[in-house]
Amino acid sequence: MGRKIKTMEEFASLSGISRPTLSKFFNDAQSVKKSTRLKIEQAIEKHDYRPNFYAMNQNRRKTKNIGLVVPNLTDPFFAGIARKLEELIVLSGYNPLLLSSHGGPEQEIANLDSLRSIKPAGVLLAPLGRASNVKKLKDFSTLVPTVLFDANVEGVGEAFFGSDNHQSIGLMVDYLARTGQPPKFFEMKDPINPNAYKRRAAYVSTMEKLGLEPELLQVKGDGWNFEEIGFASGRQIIQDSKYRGSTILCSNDRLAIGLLSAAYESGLKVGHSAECDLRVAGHDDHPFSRYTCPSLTTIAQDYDAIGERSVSEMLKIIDGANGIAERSEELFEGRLVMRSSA
Amino acid sequence: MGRKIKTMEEFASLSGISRPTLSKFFNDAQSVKKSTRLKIEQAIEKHDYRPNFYAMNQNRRKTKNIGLVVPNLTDPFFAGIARKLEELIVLSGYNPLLLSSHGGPEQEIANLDSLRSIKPAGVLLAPLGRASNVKKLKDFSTLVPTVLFDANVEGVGEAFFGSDNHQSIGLMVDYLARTGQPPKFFEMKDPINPNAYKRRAAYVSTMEKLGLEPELLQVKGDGWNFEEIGFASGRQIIQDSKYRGSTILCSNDRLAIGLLSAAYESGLKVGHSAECDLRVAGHDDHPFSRYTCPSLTTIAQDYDAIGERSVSEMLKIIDGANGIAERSEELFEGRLVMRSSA
DNA sequence: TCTATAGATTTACACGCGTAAAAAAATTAT
DNA sequence: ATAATTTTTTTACGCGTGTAAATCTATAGA
Repeated sequence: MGRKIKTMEEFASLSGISRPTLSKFFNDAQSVKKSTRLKIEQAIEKHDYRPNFYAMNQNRRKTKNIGLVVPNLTDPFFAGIARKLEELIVLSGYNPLLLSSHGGPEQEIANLDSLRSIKPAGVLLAPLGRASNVKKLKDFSTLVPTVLFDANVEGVGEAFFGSDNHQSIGLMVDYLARTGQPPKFFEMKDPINPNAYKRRAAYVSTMEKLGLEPELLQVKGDGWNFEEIGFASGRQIIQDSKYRGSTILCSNDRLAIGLLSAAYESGLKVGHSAECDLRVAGHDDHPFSRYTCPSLTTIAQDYDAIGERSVSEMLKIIDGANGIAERSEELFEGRLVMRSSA
Repeated sequence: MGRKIKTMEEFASLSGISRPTLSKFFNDAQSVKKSTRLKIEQAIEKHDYRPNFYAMNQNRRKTKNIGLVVPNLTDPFFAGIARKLEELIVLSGYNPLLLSSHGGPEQEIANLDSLRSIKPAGVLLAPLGRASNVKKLKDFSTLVPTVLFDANVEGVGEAFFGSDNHQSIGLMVDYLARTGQPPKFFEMKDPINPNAYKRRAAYVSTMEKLGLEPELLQVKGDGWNFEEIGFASGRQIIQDSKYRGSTILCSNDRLAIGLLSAAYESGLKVGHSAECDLRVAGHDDHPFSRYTCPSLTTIAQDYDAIGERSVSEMLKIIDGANGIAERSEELFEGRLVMRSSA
């Protein structure tokens, strides 16, 4: 049926709709009358026309692109969140652009930099945390609408949505204290993730509230290879017989996965039943925590809620004449997932 | 130092370089004389100028974008490959665009569709395999230079690079047969992944070559939730006492992870030492296979080599007057990783 | 039927850069 | 120094769309 349509002009004459109206339609299908919308949609179907992406975005006030930056796609936890967010963005008629910082602050800045040249309508950013170049993040967030999720950085972005670590860790500590030895807290001494600090604080305060003595097992280790850190340090801790019979709450599931592996290697039995040498719990409900040995008792973050709230806030900011709105912030509750390890 | 430069015209007058020369530089920095290149680079540094992404790509014969489509980013294995490929693409002066098909053929086509509107210089595609819409893949690959990796689809793309399943499975079967009971092969009955079929065939032929009786444990299960399939089916198999003492080679690590979890739950001891009830091996060297209980003996795919070859071939195709080159294809050998499980 | 009005069309210009051709300048070879 | 060659500059047009303003048209309510 003839050669392919290349320009909107052509498409206009073939469809009987004027070009400015088509332009309006492609920018927002709802902005034209229903009858013409249907006519256009039929014509698109018939001629398989799509506006040129580059010409289209060149002079638009706002593009339909939304940047999505996560700290590390190799971590299935973030891969899962990213997927959820991508889906929501597409459903809103926007075009997601996924970038991973691979654990490095330079990459994080490079990502924002390359996003800037794409003039996104907004950016959803899960910052690296402590390692982030805060000044550059802040600079960026003044130039393009930015919503933070997962990890907060004070003063950056128009909003932050994440988990209520105080609630979730409190819940876990409470559960562990009720069902056996109260937990010791296993974590990295200098975590990169700001959530880790909140979890530490939440652990300490909950223990004190329960009239128990908090005990921190702080191990060395840099970078994002949490399983290895959990494994190597866990091995040493486990050697020490004074930890026999105790309960260990890990700052996140990936540390717990390493620790469980070390426990298995040492022949220690982990679990909540009486004859076990150790109880281990984690936090995040990592996709693999169901298949660890034993399966890991943990906290599931409500990242459906976090994702939905992040995207809806982003949209509000984008088309809102938001003016001088407050920086909104909301924390969502975690859910206790009882499995075999504790 | 004044307001920001918006156009290349401005930048031209401020830097003392003509606009067409600048345009040439931004398309390929090596195409201008060294002295002017340095002058331009200094001016960029000084004025922090970047050409408008959209205007730049609108009339270029070829953009500097390379699409990167993987079947499932939630699988850390693919996340790892994607990361490697992204790195190589950036190093080559190109701009990677990562998309995940989330296990679905519609999404795979949608990804290619949205890539087409970006007019990429080329696309690196790891197809879903059996589920893929082959006709549409083929149509796409005639329109834009396409290199397949990980999984092959006959007749699609200019090249394919992947693992030599015959070699790697042969290696593993040989190793297992030498060190204990020869393996049974644990797999899905109707795998989505074409590699799975090659591995099955490789298992059978290697066993026959060794004068041993192949035995396939084919389990039901759909989709990409391999751990769950391995766990659920593994549980049933393990109940059957006739498998006590046997060796099980899994078609991939994710199945093995599920199987190991099921074995642990049933109280079976997995490992290569004499007192164990079962030996289990996998394939792929999944990032987590080091931390399973016990750690998983597996095959490491050489995806550094696969990645490098894929990207270099892509570049060759892009700037090559390749003409009517043969569809190139190369398989890379896997490496045996001996851990505790077998 | 008339009128008010939302929505469509016409017209015209802008966007920022790619690219081609011819002329000029800089470099290298002779 | 001159000629040959490479590189840059000048000039000019094109790309496909966004968008503004004025004008026209369809629709609905009175």
